[in-house]
Order: sequence, then C-alpha cells, then structure tokens
Amino acid sequence: MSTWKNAVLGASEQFDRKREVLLREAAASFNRSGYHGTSLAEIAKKLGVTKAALYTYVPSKEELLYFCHDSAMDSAMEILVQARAGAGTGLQKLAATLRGYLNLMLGEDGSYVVLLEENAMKPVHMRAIIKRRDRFEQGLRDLVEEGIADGSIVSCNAKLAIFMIMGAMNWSRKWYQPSGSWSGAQIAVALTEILERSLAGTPVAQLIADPGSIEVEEPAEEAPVAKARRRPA
Amino acid sequence: MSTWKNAVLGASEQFDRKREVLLREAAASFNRSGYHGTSLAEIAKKLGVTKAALYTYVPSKEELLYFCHDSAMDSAMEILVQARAGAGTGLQKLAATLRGYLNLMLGEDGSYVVLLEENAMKPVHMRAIIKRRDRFEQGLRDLVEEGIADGSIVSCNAKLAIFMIMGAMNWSRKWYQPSGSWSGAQIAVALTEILERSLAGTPVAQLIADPGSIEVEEPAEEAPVAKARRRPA
Amino acid sequence: MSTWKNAVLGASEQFDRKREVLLREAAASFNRSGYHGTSLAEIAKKLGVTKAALYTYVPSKEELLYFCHDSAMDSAMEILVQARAGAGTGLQKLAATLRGYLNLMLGEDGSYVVLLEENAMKPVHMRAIIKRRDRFEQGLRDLVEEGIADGSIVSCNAKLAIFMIMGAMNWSRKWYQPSGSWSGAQIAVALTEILERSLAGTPVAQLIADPGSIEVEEPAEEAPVAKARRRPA
Amino acid sequence: MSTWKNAVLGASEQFDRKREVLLREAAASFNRSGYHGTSLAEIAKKLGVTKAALYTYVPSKEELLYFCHDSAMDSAMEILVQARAGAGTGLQKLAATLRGYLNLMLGEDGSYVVLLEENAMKPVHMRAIIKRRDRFEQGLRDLVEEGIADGSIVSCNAKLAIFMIMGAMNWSRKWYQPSGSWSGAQIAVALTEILERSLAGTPVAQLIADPGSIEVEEPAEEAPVAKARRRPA
DNA sequence: AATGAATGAGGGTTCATTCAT
DNA sequence: TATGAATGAACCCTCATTCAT
Repeated sequence: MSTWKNAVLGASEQFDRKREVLLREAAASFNRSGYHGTSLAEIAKKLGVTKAALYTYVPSKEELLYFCHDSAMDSAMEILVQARAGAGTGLQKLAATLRGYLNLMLGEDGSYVVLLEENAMKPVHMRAIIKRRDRFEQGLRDLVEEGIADGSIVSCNAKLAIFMIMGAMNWSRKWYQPSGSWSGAQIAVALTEILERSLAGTPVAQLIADPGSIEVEEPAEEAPVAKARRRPA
Repeated sequence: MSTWKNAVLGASEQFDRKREVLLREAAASFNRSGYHGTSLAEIAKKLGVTKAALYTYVPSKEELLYFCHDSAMDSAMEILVQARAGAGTGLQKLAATLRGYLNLMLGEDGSYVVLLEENAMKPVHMRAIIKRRDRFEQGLRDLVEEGIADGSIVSCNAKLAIFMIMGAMNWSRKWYQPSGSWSGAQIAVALTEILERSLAGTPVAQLIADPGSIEVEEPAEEAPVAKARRRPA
Repeated sequence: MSTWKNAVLGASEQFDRKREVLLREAAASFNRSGYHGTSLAEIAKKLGVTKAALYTYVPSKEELLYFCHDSAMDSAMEILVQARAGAGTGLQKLAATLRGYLNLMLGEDGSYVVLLEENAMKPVHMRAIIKRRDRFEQGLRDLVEEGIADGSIVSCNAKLAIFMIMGAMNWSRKWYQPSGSWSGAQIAVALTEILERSLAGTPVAQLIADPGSIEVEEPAEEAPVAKARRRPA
Repeated sequence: MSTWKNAVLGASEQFDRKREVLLREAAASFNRSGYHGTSLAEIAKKLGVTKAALYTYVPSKEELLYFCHDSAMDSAMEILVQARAGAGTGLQKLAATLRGYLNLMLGEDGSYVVLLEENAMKPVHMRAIIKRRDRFEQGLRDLVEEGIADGSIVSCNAKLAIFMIMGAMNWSRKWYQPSGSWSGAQIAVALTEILERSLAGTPVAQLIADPGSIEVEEPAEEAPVAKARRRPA
C-alpha cells in the first residue's frame, strides 16, 4: 500500500512509472538538502524500498542527479518551444515561457531540479546539462532581442536580463510553500508580471497587490515529463 | 610562508584574524560545493593547516556554517541601515541597499553565504539565521512600502517583489565570473538598474546595454566583517 | 543463438549438458579471478543467461565451487587409475599420471580447478574435497614408493616429492598461454620430463630444449567429466 | 596491550613499524583467503584497530596489496643479488637463491605474497609488479644459463625450468604448516635439493629421506624488509 | 596553537539469493 | 525453465570529531 508511492501499474510500463517516481522523489530531496546532503537511503525510505532496489532504475547516485537534470531540461525546453510557436510580441512569448517555467517548477510533480552543486556531476554529464541549459537561456535571450526589435521590450542587455530573470524564478522554490495562501499557478502569474515590467517597453502602471486573488484554472492534464529511457545495457 | 594566507599579525588578535580567514575560506567552499559537499580537510588544506587545527577557532562544522551566515547577516544589515539613514525616496534607498548587497556578495573577500541547505544547521542556529534574514527582508519590504507611499514605487505586493529581488541578487554569484568582462561593481550597478525598473513609479526608458562600460570607483576600505566572538569555554 | 554456448540438445539431457557448461565456465572464472573475485552475474553473462537462471542447476555459489572441485577430482582420479593399471616401473606410471594431469589442466575444456581459497567452501565440502585430493596425492606417493622399490626412483621423501610436483604442475596454468608458442600437450610432455628427472634413479643426460618442437597427437575423445548429479529437492 | 601487535615504539618510527606490521598481516590474510576474500575489517580486527585506522598507512585496499607485492619483491631481489655476488657454479648460485626464497616465504614474518588474482590490482600497479617479478625470474634463468655453460646444469629450457621451480616453491606455503614436524628452514633445504637434482649436471644419488632431521641454524638477524615509504601527500 | 593518529558513524555500491511471473 | 525485481548483508571508503603530544 505504500511502496513506490503506489506507482504500480499494468505490465511492463511499471518500470517507466517507477523510474519517474524515483526521479521526482530524488529531485525533491536534492532540492531540499542538496545532492551531498541527500542519501540514497533517504530516497529509498520515502519510496518504501531498499537502497539496493534503486540500482534497478539508475546506475549510480551521480547519474540519478543527471537524469533529474536532463528530465527537467526536457520539460523546460518543451515550454520554450511551445511559447515560441505561438503568436504575439517578443515580450508576450517571453512572458508565456516564464509562466510555463514557473508552473513547471512549482507544480505538484515538480521533478524539476535547479542546477546547484553542479560539480557534483561527472564532467561529461555536467557539460551535457550546462549545454542544454545554455540552449534554453539562449532561447530566452533571443526572445528578449525579438522584443527589443518589435518594441515590446526596452533596450537592454539581454544576457543580464535573463540572468536576473532566471535567478528570480529559480529562487521561487525556496520561499514557495504549497500549503501557503498563494498557489503555484498564482505565483507564476504574479511573478511573471513583475519580471515583465522590468523589461516591458511600456510598463504597466500597477502591479498585482495580492497574488492570492488571481484566478487561474489549473491544468487538468498531466505535466509533460521526459520520455523515460530504459537503462542501456 | 603560506599557511593561514599569511594572516599572521601582532599578538593575540592573530586569533581573530585567523578566524576571519577561516570563515571566508569556508564560505567560499560552501558556496562552491555546498555544505555537505565541502569537507573540513578541504578547507584546512587551502589554509595550509590540519583539519584538527580548525577546531581551535570553531567548535564544529555546523557552527562554522552558522558563523558564516551570521557574519554575512552582519554585513547585510549594516548596508541596509546605512541606506535607510540616507536621504531620498523609498526607491532610492532600496536601490542603494541592493547595490550594496550585490557589492558585498560579489566583492573580493565575499565571505557572504547564500542561505541554502538550511536544514544543515541545527534548529537553533537555523532559526536564528532565518530570523535575521527575515529582519533584513522586512527592512527591504518597508522600503518598498515607503516607496509606494511616496510615489517612487508602483503599487505592488512588497513581499513578492522582495522575493523576486532576493532571487535575482542571490543568483548572481552562480553566473558571475571574477575573471569575466564585467566586474562585480559593474554588475551591482546594472543589475540594480533592472530591478529598480521593475518597481519604479516612473520606469526609465532605456537600460544599460553593456554593464562592462559602467564606470565605478571601487571602495578602498575593507569590507565590514562581524566582530569575532571567542569560542566559549 | 548464443546462450548456453549452444549446448542445447535433444530432450532432458539438456539439463546435464547445460550444467556441465556451467561448471566449466565457472571453473574458468574461478581460476582467473578467484572464488570471491568472481560474481555469478559474470558467469551468467558469459553463458548468455541471468544470474537467477543459474540456480536451476546449482543450489548456491559455494556448491558451484564444490561441484567444480569434485568434478575435477573425478577426472584426476580417473587418470591415476588408468596409469596405475598400465605396465611399467613406478616412475613410468608416475610420469604417465603427471602427463595426464597436465593435459587435463591445460586442456581446452579444462574445467579443472586448482584448490585455492579453500576456506571459501563450507567445512563439509572442504573436507570432502581435501579427502579426495589427499587420496589422489596418496596414490602419487604410492607410485613414488613403488618406484623407489623397483629402483626407477631415487631414495627420497615421497611426501615432499609429491608436494613439489603438485606445485610445479598446478602453477602451470598461471603461466600457460593457449595462444602461445607451446601447446598444452607439449608442455605436459616437457614439464613431466623435468619432474621425472628430479626423481629418476638414472636421470636423463639432457632435457628438451624447446617444448615447442615436441610432437604430440592431440586426444580426439572428449575429456571425461563427472556424471551430473541432479540437485536434490 | 594488544593493538597493532604491540609494534609501538620510541618516537616517529612508530609509523614505519606499524605500517610493516600491517603489510605482514595483510599479506598473511591475502595468502590465506585471497584478495577478494579478505576484508579490511578482518585485517583491522587482527591488529586491534578500526578499519578506518588502516587508511593512515595505506590509501586503499588495492594499494595495500600492491605494497605487499612490492615489499615482497624487494626481499626476493635482495636474495638473488646476494646469491649472484657469491662464488660457485651456476647451479650453486641458483640453489642459494632458491633456499633464500623459500626461507623468505616460509619465514615467520613472511610478508611475502604470491602473485595470484593479479587482475585485482590496478593495471599500473599490476604492470609494475609483473615487471619486477619478470626481472627476478630473468635473474633465475640467467643462473640456469650460467650453469649450463659451466656444466653444472644439464642442457634444458631455462624458461620451463624456472616456471617449474617457481611453482614448486610458491606452492610450498599451501602445504607448509609452521606447527608441523618440519621447520621452514628444513623444507627450504630439502626442497631445494630436489629442485637442484632436476637440473644438476651430475645429479645426487640419493635425496634426503626425512627433512625433519636436517640441521639448520636459524638466522638471528631480522629478515630484510622493504624500506617503508611514507605515503605521498 | 597545531599535529598525527584513531574512531564511529554513515554513504554508495555490489552481490548472492529469493520469488512472483 | 528463465527472468526482472527486490532484499539484506557486506564491503570499501570518507569524514567530522577527539585526544595525547
């Protein structure tokens, strides 16, 4: 009744299910206590299994971290791609991305891991992740440039702007409390609004005073997660 | 010739000096690899001494972390107090604080530690630090309210605004490279400008395009450090 | 197409076949890496099956080792018996045994395991194997005594002589390279010649200078293997 | 009273003493149960210390094995060098070396480890040890050639002869029992005699019938051990 | 004030073994 | 008959901490 968070299912997709649950649980722990501050025993305990059982799904703790990051980048990129595909000004697309990113990070199944203690990963993996993250941030910078060009965003240094935005967003999980008076979706809207204002060509005259009052319809469908890859032989 | 970073001095203030050097080195390591990812041996090696020697200056690793945080809060608070004492609108005071905070964090002897892996500290210490940090952030929120009142800042949710700002600032050390083309002081100015714009009652029409071109006079005096407290017997 | 080394066969003797293949593969691994240095996964992999599959043929790793030893002793004893049954002096019979033993050990399907890490086995099994080995060595000692009696062997201490011979022979697999310029059969002849000389009543005046030049006819028939015993329910 | 086998001593040479004791104990265990079959806990227990304490003297289990081998080769080489320096025929020098080698291996403080499970060592270390061992065996082969030249040894294949001899000697520790009726020194003499006979140009007409009756004066001085090398920083 | 040595408590990983399928 | 998943017991190693010197 309690192991594996009841992720048991039909047939052989159990493996993928369980693997996902593992990644999520691991990501949560890593975010809370850091990579080195998290023990496999801790994760295993939460899943109701033994340390050794984890090795069925992941070849090492280090790769567990890597998979978490990789999976997170899958989701983040998907959001960027969708926003980019939509219509609107550069600022609008940027805002859409930020909202999506925040929803992802503060969402319930947030397996999203912020890149910290990066040198905990093996160089190969670290480089891979940093590359993907850079690509994501480059996408954001491109949107800023697009906005500057179409007038929706003030003339500014795109690099610095995105650094600022990433910090403001990534930090949110440090202070966000699921049990608090603001929901993740509400924060996503309100925080995006402030960030938007910092770059908007024509800044709004007034910001949301109480995020808790924002009306949002929670997404019904499952959050997109990286397609689980079976461990290579 | 190399141990203790040559912090040797006159007489008994050697103790305090060495303690400070220890705190700084520890803070640097903690920031780089996280609390659990940093071993005392590592810190000791950088100081050219033995692990055991550290215990002369600090009763435990956990308290070392605590002292780092505490010392950081000393500095941060001092900056807030000074900014508050100056003249100007709420926004101006806020901006002054942010600039000072960023200079502190990106400064050379930045012993400043961002609060992460907080549960690594013992509850007592954690509460103490969180309390001080809350006081600091409350100060910032007060400045926001002051700004809203005097019209220099748009109507907004101060709590959310400060969360956003803290994130943007604290994140800076993740991407700031001392050897890069932007100096810490330049970033402090440029980043503050963006953050200012997000809240300003009358936002500037154009942001700095190249932080590297900002002229700043580096502060000559030493950064204020927490008065060393002798370890209680 | 590759599992079980294609030992598949008619009907139920498949079981015995597979079991033999397992023993051989295990013996090879044990000899290479030692008992503790060999994992069941390793053996299974070489056979193209899973760890778990091995338990169909063998109740435990420890008994796998035991069966290897037991099977080896079957073969060794058979050689001794045959040599003893032949005609000739004690020395001649001894030499025949040594040659046979070496051929067995260096042969292609050499499932022969030298007794090392003996305490890896459970006392019962260890005693059983040591008993058989002692019986084998006693047989050799008897041949020495026989040789001393009939004058073909010098007066000597049979115990010491056999210890010496066993060492020289068992050691051969450490340096023998199947891909080298000497075949196993050639080594068997040449090594036996030296060992013979150490005990011969009338030692030869010259030893083989190049074992690689020895002419030997490889035995066509399959090496005798212990009759497979089904695992008791 | 019992830890470290009371190897405690004057001042700072304690480190070297303890390290030697550790090597000896480890060698004994490795010989008995094999490398993989020996746990550090086992060794530590015998020394009356904790597992962790061993790491003061040796950086890893693998290097512990390496040091054992290396130390053994130091001793073996020394014996060869001394024998080579003496007067006499090739056979006499060879015999002297064998006797010395056996005494070393069967001696009380025999830290000597026979090379087995060689792939347990890291390639670098393995190569280093194999190189030294090859040098030793080459020395023995040279003595054989020398003997053939001066007529003291029959024409034979030196390589095969030395392989045979090494096996006979290395095997001795498998059957030698310190508590038995033959002392190590007695075995050294008797075994050398048989080995000598296998190669002697003019073989003796009679071998020792009872090694236990051999008179030997035990060496008073300490057995030569590799100069302890402090662990590099 | 500083060190080298030792400890005890984990931490990550492997492995023989079991079991439901 | 064979497999994938899970377990529990080691095992090697690291690390914060203590202590005699």
